[in-house]
Amino acid sequence: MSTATRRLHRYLEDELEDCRPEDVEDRIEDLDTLETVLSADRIQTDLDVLAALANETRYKLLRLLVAAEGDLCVCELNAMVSVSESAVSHALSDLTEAGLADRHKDGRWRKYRASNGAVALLTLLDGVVEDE
Amino acid sequence: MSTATRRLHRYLEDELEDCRPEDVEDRIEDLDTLETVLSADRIQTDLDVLAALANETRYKLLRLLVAAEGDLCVCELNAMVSVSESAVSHALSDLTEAGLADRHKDGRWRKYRASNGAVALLTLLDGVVEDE
DNA sequence: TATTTAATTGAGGAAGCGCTCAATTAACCC
DNA sequence: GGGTTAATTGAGCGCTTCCTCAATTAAATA
Repeated sequence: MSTATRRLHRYLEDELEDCRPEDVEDRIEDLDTLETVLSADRIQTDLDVLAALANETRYKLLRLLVAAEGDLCVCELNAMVSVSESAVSHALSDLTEAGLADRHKDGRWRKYRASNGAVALLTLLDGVVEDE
Repeated sequence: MSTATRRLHRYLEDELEDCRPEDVEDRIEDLDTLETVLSADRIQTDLDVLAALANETRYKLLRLLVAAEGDLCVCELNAMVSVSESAVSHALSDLTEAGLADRHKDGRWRKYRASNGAVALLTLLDGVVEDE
């Protein structure tokens, strides 16, 4: 039995009013149920999206795409953030891969737009973070 | 005039139907307006929250706290993720600092709960990411 | 008061991230 | 086709992140 598990048992015996072994077992079952929220692929999906957003350059570019409510050319985006052309391109690829932006060609220019999910995400983020 | 700006001018002259200089200037003004979504402190607040969420350990712990709908002891959380006690403690501190969790003492045990903002955030994330 | 135990803190190191530079691809124009 | 330009790709490198280990703080109990 690991240190963590031993400590957990002590805690439960300590915390639960009546110290019957059944109560401890019940609580441990509750915790097992809790753990089911940690479904592996679900977590990975969320983490991918969060990781894509958690970078200043990518975040700014996505904010701009959402605010534009339509396509923006790479050259337009380039003019609005202060990193290299290459960094912008890398960032846009990452966003596209994470499903937050869509890309399409227009002659020699390339255009990006925010995906529906990205619009929803940033809009909701506005609501939540503001309220704190 | 930077390369980016020159390219942007070429793009606008190329893209706008009638190539009058005024139209180019109008579009550039539009882009300037767009740029106002990038308010510095706003971005930092969002990035802080996103960075706090974008890590497997922190994400899992917060998921558990939200699912618990109440307090969880550090020793309970410890038993549910597979990193060291120290890593859990670091993670919980980070979450607290980011405003996503609240901490309080209970004798020799320490308990954490998800903040209101965290509950809202993860709930909304569920809605958005699922729909993709 | 001395011990034990829960949790936190800080140091240190491996791994991952995000940038720039340089080379490459792709579209357009002569 | 050759040249120019927009954008992407890959290599390389510095910085940050996130973990573990060891030391420390704080509470409870003998």
